[in-house]
Amino acid sequence: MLKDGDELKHDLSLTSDASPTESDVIHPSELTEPPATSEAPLPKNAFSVLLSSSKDLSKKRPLPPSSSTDPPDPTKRTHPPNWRGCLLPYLTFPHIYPPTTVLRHTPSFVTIFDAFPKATIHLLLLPRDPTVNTLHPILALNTHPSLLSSSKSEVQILTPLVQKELRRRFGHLSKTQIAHTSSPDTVPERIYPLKIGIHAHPSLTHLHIHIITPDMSSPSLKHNKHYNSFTTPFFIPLEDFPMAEDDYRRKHPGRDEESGEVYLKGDMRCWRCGRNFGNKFKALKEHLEKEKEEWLAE
Amino acid sequence: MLKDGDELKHDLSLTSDASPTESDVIHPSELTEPPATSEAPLPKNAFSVLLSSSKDLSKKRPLPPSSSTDPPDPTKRTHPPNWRGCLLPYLTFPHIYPPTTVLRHTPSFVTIFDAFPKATIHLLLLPRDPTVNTLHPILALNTHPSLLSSSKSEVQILTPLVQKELRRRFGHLSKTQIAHTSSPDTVPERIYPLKIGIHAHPSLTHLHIHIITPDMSSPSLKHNKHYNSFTTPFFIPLEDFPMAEDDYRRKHPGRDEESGEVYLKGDMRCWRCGRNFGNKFKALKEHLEKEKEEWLAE
DNA sequence: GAATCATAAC
DNA sequence: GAATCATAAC
Ligand SMILES: Nc1ncnc2c1ncn2[C@@H]1O[C@H](COP(=O)(O)O)[C@@H](O)[C@H]1O
Ligand SMILES: Nc1ncnc2c1ncn2[C@@H]1O[C@H](COP(=O)(O)O)[C@@H](O)[C@H]1O
Ligand SMILES: [Zn+2]
Ligand SMILES: [Zn+2]
Repeated sequence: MLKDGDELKHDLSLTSDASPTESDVIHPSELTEPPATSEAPLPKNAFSVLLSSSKDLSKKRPLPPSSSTDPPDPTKRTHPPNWRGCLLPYLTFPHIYPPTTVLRHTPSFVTIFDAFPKATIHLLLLPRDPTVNTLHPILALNTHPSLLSSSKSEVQILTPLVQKELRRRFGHLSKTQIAHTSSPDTVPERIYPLKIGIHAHPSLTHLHIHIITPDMSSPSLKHNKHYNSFTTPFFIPLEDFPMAEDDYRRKHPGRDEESGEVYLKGDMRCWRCGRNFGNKFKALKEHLEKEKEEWLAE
Repeated sequence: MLKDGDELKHDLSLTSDASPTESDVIHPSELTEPPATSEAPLPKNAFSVLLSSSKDLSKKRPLPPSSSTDPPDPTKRTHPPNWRGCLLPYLTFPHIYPPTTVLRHTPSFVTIFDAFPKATIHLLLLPRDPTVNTLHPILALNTHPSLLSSSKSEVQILTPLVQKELRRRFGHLSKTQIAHTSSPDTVPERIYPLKIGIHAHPSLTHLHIHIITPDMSSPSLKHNKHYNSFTTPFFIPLEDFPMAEDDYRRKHPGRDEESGEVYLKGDMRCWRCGRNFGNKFKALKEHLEKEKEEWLAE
């Protein structure tokens, strides 16, 4: 798991091999969503669709500008049976989506807000190179060093944006961040841990790297497989690539195979205190809300 | 459907045949939950558990004071297989529950907050007379005039409490209520409609009369049968009692019989605009959020 | 009634 | 992947 604050961190201006397009950057003026204890009413900035699916909150995922040539909203059930390819429109036409859907795009990457976020912040980093982005992610990241290094570089641009957004929304609840505000010279800013990695057996075709807060507290988290896909070895941190030659995960056990299914169907354990909830999903959800609150207060 | 503002309305002090116990009345000082555009953080008053199930929001339904002789929390899965009798503890020991669970109790009635509210406000009025409160509600209300009249009287106590709570939480969003605030002498206060009645075939043994706002917007509303049970003739308004001798509903068609199941399994139509959503439950939910907002703004 | 689990069809 | 529907077991 790649935590923010690692040694890879460097300045935003040094990162991109091509200038981000106009809508790539989150302007401070866009960050108008007020800090919230619970959820705030209608947010307006690029980090606004963070919690819960648009469907759950009736904050409809903004549609691309309507025109007969536009691709369909990838969220709507309008273009199955090709649902496995539903990330393709973001890769092909990133510019037509509002910043509440596409956070940032460069010639090499598109970063979107997950349409069914499984935690408070949940982004998907999509590599655009069509020669590698439909390979199995374990294979792709193990055998294409340039993909791996450019992905890690892009992550180093994204994590500070996420940190900033978390501090803006929740910093006032954080003991550390409050101490920092009082004594900026002696107390460093809070650094929130992030989980960054892939699923051992993704359902969607196009390579996507999850960037997600660890709280697992979101209305779109609806069953045990959702939870376990981020909290067991089914989740493979980006920092684990390239894998050792004998890493057992190179077999990329998937949900169709015994070893992958075992993770998804196993007992659920709290990410924070380790408590085993067995298959009691509702009880876990309730517990996760409390854990989130305590975690934010750290 | 019994709407507030009907001719039965009269003063609270005239209603009860026995003085409510100490915790029966909502004291204005308890109404500390701030008016909310979305949901407010941790409310404290008797009208606090209104929206969504405790499980959904991690606002745990308060347990009765723990002691070996206390009844179990009716919400917990601790005392099946007798789940059909889960309302009994409220009837037997109303005083042990906090006012966030039991809103009010008299010798004749206990009024609770529905543990899985299907709308913004959802109360259950429970008649306590054991000689009638386990009869089928259609039979009981048709054949026991004193049960019917006392229930209607208790409703006349409860509806002003609900009106007050709705105005407190949402009045600032209401065109009518805002106009009233500006011109109290010429514009009357907003009266929110309430649905008051029973299910044609209840699942729980003890007679309960639903008092519910019409919005059907709540996390605990989870499938089409939930929705249709309040928006089709499966829902029988209290004001329809006593029924005409030839009222077809005297047959009390239930979910086990064709006629009742037909209502629950039929297409879902928006309570406000009539739009038919077929079996598209998620689309309906999204729509209901918007309708609630517009409705509150009236 | 709620909740977990499985199954089509998209 | 999401969503609708059905089914035990409480
Ligand atoms: N149309 C969509 N737009 C954006 N994200 C999506 C869409 N459909 C599914 N997702 C997300 O994509 C991820 C796919 O999961 P996985 O293939 O297991 O890595 C999940 O987190 C989904 O919530
Ligand atoms: N333990 C409980 N405490 C309070 N309300 C409950 C409990 N269990 C179920 N309910 C509610 O009781 C109602 C029973 O529905 P019905 O029998 O169809 O009228 C539903 O609205 C449930 O949400
Ligand atoms: Zn925990
Ligand atoms: Zn409507």
